[in-house]
Amino acid sequence: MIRLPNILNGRLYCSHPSASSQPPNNKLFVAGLSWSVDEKSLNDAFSTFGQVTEVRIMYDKETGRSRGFGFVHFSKDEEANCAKDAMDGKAFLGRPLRVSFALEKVRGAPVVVPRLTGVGNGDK
DNA sequence: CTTGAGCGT
Repeated sequence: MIRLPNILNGRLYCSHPSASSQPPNNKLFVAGLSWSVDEKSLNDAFSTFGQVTEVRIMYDKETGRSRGFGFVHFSKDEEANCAKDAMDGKAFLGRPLRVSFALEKVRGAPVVVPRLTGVGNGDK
């Protein structure tokens, strides 16, 4: 029987004010996953510590298998810090889990291209 | 029946 901590009670049992080297983002980088782990498994595992808003696992576009790492978005940064401090270093599906804060890596983000309106010689 | 550090469209 799985006993879930009453996190919805507004009281996180893992609210440890541990000083983080990096600014706690609500985005967590989860690695060390097994090649058989799916998003729903991580969602169920990380939703135990907080409100998971997004779970993305990177899969290979050639073989279709999981790359072994993914990303978990939380509703609050404190929940992410809690889940990180709780699941980091722990074993998940037979493999040691490695959780850390995700970097601000965005490739598909639409960069605002400054349109040269009236700049320079708009004539001709 | 494959591998094992990492940072995403």
